[in-house]
Amino acid sequence: MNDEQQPQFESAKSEVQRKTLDQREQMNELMRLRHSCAHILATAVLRLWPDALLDIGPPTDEGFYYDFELKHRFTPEDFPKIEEEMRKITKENQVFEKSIQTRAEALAYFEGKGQTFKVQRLGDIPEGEAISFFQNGEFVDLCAGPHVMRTGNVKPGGIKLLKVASAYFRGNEKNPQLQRIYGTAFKNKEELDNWLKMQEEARKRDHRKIGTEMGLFAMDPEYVGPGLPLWLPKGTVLVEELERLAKETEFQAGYVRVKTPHLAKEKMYKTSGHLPYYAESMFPPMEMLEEDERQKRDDLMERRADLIQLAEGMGKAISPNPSGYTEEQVRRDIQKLESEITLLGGRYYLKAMNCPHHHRIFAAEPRSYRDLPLRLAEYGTCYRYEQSGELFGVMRVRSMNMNDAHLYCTAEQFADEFRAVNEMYLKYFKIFGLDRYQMRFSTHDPARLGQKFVNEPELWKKTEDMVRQVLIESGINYVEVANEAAFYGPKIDVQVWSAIGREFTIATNQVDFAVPARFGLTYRDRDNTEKTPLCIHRAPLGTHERFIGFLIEHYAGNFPLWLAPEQVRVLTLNDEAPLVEYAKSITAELRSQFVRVEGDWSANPVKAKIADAETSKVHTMLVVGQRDLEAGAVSVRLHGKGNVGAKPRAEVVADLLASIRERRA
RNA sequence: GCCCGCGUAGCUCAGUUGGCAGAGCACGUCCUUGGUAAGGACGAGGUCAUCGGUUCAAACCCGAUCGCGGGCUCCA
Repeated sequence: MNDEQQPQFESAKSEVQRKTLDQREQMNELMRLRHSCAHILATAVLRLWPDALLDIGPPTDEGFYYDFELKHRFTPEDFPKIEEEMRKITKENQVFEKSIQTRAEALAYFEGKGQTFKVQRLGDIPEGEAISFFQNGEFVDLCAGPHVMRTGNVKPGGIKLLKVASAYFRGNEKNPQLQRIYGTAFKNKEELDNWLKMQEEARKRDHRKIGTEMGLFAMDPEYVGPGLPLWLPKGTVLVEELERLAKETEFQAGYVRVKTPHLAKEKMYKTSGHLPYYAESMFPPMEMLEEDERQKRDDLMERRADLIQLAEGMGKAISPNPSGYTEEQVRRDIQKLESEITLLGGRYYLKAMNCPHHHRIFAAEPRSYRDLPLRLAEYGTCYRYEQSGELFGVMRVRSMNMNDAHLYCTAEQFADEFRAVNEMYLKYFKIFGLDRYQMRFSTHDPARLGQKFVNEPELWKKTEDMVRQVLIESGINYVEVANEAAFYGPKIDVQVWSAIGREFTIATNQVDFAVPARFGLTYRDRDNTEKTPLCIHRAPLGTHERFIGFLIEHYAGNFPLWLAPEQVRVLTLNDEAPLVEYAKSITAELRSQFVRVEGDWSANPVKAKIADAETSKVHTMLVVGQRDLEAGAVSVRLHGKGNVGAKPRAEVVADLLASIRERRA
């Protein structure tokens, strides 16, 4: 980001985030406190287990941690003992003293103590940078700070150790795993208690818990498989309501809908570039060849492997090849073999993304600039073989319905299209009452062109500039992070915060200037030349799975009327015939208007019927008795809000229909 | 995939030192006829994740596998 853009960026950002300097200062204060707590934790652990090896202990958004290696396996039973030692250290009111050491001094210190991880960390500090230490009491740590002045600034009641987990040294799965103790710290006990209460609320809202309680989805790892959710009837209502919202919104925005198969031949993913780089995250291929064809293919592949080896040898050879078989010829032969292999086909992959199928739809008919922008939308099911440890309820799954669309446009149309996509995001946020969000703009790293990112330096610059320009002009709250783009173009991930302040990455919006070319997609331009379109991938509602998981937590399962699986339940005071007739006529009327209504005219006591409807989180209960029957009225009770009194039947029906139609919050 | 923890009825969970498999909710049948969060009785429901081992005896101890959870790593 250059200097001219800086002020605009700042103002756009601060407008949405509304974070005052005072708040920033407070945050820094909290970070200092937590960082100091990490040191106090390490001090305490070393007192209790003097042979512990230390790695690092930074503050986090939620608290702090410190990584250790030692024989003793930490368990939560150790926490009271460690916490007590930590409190003792705060009472000792040790001063945090900073000192600068030479590299040699630092090295000698840690080597003398056998702190091998610290020695390695020391090696990470670039030459010429100051090597700073902080000491409190007997504990000395390699640390850039900052800290509070004294351990006494940490209030003993404001500290709590939370959990023990493991973490790889330097976050690399090839490195040894250390034991990480997580804790949190606040200015005082009251703030800590508030935070703990919040955590408790989050546990209550856990989408896995509510999903089971409300009968939204089920997991069947034994018969169906891990990460492959089954949507139960009530959950399917959510899926279909979201889909309807997307279809209506996209229709109004000029999208057209398409439908594509769940699998495709190997050639598809070779062309898209996903194979072999992402093969690991895809389900393994289905082999469709008969025995003799497979033999033929294996022979071809063997010949290809030989030629590749030969080509590599020729590439390295200094003197010319006496046989006259040039490297170029070898390369051509390899390509010939490859097309023979793909022609044989035989391998099918479940799709891990919809883009290639949509690209083939683009290619299915000749395109003119008059057809652009072409906006292809589909709620397509994708399959990704996520690592077992990554699965998480319906938030991270192996089969997912993506609210996907691909927008093919010219470079001139790009900015408008991109802006319209952003506006669609904002529209959705409003419907769901998401007032806190942030867009994360991921750009490429010029140093890794040709490896992680397609080697198109000019297109990268051009598209990134366009995206940045739109973000700034729209006044959208965003941050820019380098080196996290997709391999085919810059991307935007949308982070939203649920009603209880938890952060989720919910949507994605990506620019693709590489893959359309790989598929040879073109349109005929005004000047009668063939041009390659730009492509925008966008999924404002992400996947059904993750978005519904998020909504469950956001609403704590208390969905607005238009989304509620059971919108209305009619309850009778008794099971006498005239009353039941009246109740049935109300349900029939609502049902004919496509309201999801159920009736309960059993002889059970009305209190029990209400309790049952409340625990099922039915949005609106209509209680009818003799009084209502005579007056042509219904008594309305709202979930969680109680009785709101009797109203004329026609008025209540009209209200319900309007609330649903307008998707009121 | 890696480290640690956990798998008992549809759900939430008891189950003592290894000695007959339990409760509440939900479900079914019957009774109960009532005005805004729970009326009563009875009943059904289990290969204690799976496989193997130790033991006179295993839900309990040991091992493996599968699954789930907390993290790490990853997320086109």
